[in-house]
Amino acid sequence: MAPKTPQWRELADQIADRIRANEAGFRPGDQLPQIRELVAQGKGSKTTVLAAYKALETEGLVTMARGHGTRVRRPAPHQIRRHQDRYAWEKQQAKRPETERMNNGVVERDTGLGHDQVECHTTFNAIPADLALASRFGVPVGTLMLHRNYWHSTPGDPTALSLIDSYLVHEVAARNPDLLDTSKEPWPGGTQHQLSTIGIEIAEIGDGISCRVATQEEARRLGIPPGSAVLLLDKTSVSTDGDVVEYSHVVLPGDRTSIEYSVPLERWAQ
Amino acid sequence: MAPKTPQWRELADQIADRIRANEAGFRPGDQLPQIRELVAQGKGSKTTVLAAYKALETEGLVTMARGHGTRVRRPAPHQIRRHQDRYAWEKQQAKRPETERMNNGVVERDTGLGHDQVECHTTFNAIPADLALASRFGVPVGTLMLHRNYWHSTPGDPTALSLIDSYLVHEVAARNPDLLDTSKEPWPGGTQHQLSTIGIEIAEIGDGISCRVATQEEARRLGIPPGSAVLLLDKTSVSTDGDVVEYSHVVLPGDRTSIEYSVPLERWAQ
DNA sequence: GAGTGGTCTAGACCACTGT
DNA sequence: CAGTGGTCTAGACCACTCC
Repeated sequence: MAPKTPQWRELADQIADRIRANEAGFRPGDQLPQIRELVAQGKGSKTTVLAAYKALETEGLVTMARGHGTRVRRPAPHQIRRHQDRYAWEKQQAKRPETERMNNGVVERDTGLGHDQVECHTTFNAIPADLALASRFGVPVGTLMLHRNYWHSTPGDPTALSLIDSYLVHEVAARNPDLLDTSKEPWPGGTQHQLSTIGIEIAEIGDGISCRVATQEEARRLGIPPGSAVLLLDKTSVSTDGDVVEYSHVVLPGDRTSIEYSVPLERWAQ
Repeated sequence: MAPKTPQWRELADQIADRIRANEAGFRPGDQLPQIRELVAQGKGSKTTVLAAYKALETEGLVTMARGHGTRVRRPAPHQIRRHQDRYAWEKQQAKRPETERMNNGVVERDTGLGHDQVECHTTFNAIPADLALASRFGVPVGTLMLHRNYWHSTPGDPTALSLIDSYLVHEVAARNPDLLDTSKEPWPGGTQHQLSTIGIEIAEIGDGISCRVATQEEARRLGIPPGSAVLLLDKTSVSTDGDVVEYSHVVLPGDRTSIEYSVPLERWAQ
């Protein structure tokens, strides 16, 4: 009846306990015994020891790098995103003068970094809407969409804070030619400001949240352990006319992100 | 000519493509070639082929079971949780007569199942509050808390829909002795009704959402692939007096859950 | 008991990091 | 080039499922 735990699991748990106990040699930044050493100590074959270390890596406790050893991971600073505040703030900012918007993007607000400490990398292209996209926007399949892929980072660090794919109906975006111009990025003031230049006001934003394990590519770009989890955010902006005018798909590092909402409830009748 | 992508990745991608293309022999429920067979075909050693299959399992494309083979997974029905509606509905239900509450729990509402098709398993115990719990509730560390662990399932299927740990201040819960009585579970009407019996009305619920890879235990109990992702929901209920009166930690299967919110925005001044 | 995945070993060789 | 993780092999043996 006792579920037999494999040797690699036992070794991983044993090391995990010592890390959690903050034992000497098992503190953040410390290098753990190398694989060959544990093999020599009879903890198992190379495959077994490696499996244990891999498990700890996926669980976010250690980092592994060729030539650099296996080290205890420094806990990543946790980022809390309060979307209700965030979206309302972004809407207010959109109507502020450019000088104010310049130094206060939503990314700067999230991270507490200055304007010059955030880099934005963007790629634009135009694609026809597939079924999923078309039904989201309520347009015919094949409608030309403006697809913008972007991510933010701090200078000198290739780690992305999030990976974003944003979609607009191309014809709508084209009302302001600057929206199609990559060289104009980063656009001070965010998407809500951009839309305001073509007379669109956002009345409501719908958030859908799910998760899955990161692809190797995502793990590399977000600087998270291979095989760890990412949060997926589907954000749909609806205009005051009731049209879906923007849709973003955001990939967030699971180990350092949480999203918060507050749900007020109506009082019971007295 | 060492390939940049490992052999096991290449094999996994190759099979994944054939599954996504819905090729014959790669449809949901179909048994994939067994490991020994692929080894014989020269796709690699057993370790290599197993690694490829394991990757596909983690990615949710296949299931593996000893003696049963590796099979293409049937896509799990996706469950969308709209918490703003859900919490408001639950609050309304709390004031309805018992006969109505009996057959309409929030779980039945989510799943569309009848009252008799949902089983609830509960464990109660009393524990002293640790620092995290105490600061959440604004009580001194060591305050006695009622801890209830429960999960729901359908009869004959040991798979849990979610894993829930709920906490109440013990002294508060004890005002209604039935709340401490395991034999009274399942309680028709949910937590908001339970709290209403001791004169507490919920004014606001705070949701915090994050994610990580499932533990082996969680994967087993939720019926999700080992190494896949789970959504974590931290739910905090605040009474009309402004006190935190209940806190739940919910583990949800990442491959079949998404959570949705709607954020209305104030209009710009005309 | 046949079928099939899971764990483990011992060792070769590859690929990246940092001195 | 030394250090250290990553991939791969060939094969033994274990554990679970289904007939």
